[in-house]
Amino acid sequence: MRYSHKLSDAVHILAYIAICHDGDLSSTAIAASVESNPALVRRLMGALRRAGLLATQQGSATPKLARQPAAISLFDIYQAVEGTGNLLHVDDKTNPHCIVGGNIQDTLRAAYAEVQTAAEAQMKTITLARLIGDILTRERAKRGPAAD
Amino acid sequence: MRYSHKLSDAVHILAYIAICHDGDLSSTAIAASVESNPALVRRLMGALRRAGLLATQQGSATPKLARQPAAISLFDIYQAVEGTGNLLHVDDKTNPHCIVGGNIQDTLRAAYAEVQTAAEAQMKTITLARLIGDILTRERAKRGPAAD
DNA sequence: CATTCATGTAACGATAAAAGTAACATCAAA
DNA sequence: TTTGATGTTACTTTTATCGTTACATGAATG
Repeated sequence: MRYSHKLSDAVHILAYIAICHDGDLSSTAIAASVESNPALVRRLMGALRRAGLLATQQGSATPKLARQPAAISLFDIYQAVEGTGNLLHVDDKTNPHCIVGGNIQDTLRAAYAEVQTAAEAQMKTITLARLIGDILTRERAKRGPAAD
Repeated sequence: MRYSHKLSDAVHILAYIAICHDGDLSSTAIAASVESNPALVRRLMGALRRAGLLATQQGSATPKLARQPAAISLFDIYQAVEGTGNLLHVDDKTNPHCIVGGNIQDTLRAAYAEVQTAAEAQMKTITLARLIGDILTRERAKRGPAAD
């Protein structure tokens, strides 16, 4: 399939709302920054709202973060938009009559769960505040490389 | 897209070769255990061979592990079949004229690299030997739950 | 040494998850 | 009340993965 950009786009949306809080925060304006379309932005914003990360109001282009950026981790966003989606995937169609085919699914599930836990632990250490700070730092470096 | 099962199938192939070393190790026999097809098995075996994990011989159904199972990690297999494929994917189509769209790609690449490193570190701790042992343990538990 | 069967590899079609698109109900604001 | 926003669903398009077929190359056996 196509690779999922939902996490990347969701971070983009939250960072945009935080950074451009005095500008146009309509789904159309955000979609222009993401280079996507308003429906996708609204879909992702819906997921973020249901996860308690974003406050929106139907009919009004005034989304706000529901928590401080420092209190929102990359893992929170990942869970919000990817649900229980896993990074690694077991092949659930193997021959149950074979010693290997009949047991490898559970074996891999356990192993993949360890990898997933490690990845999620790292995601929990990365806050939206850090990502926003990084974006602003990169922007400053671009605009005045010698001035800083 | 469809979720990739290459890592799962590659582990399956290596475990099958190690466990059923006295049986039929043709790509057709292995494909029956994976419930896939011989061409896919041969493709994955080719990747494992190029990565130095498997020794094969054209024309002869006699594949052998190129290293001890304890010296093959899940990460080795991951690298062999997924190449430099990443677990998380940056959206590389964002508006470069926006503060957010113009900087978030590099910001996310750095963050995702940390997550990738954490996941890979965990993969390095999981050996093929452990996976094989787990498969055999589960098989024993199935056959004689009361006897053990 | 020819037959048989194996691997190695490439090309092409099928499948399925994601993103794109369009439509419309609901709500806010002037 | 008119305009324009969000919220949501249904459908189409896209594309990475997997399945299938084909065939060149090599091993093994009589």
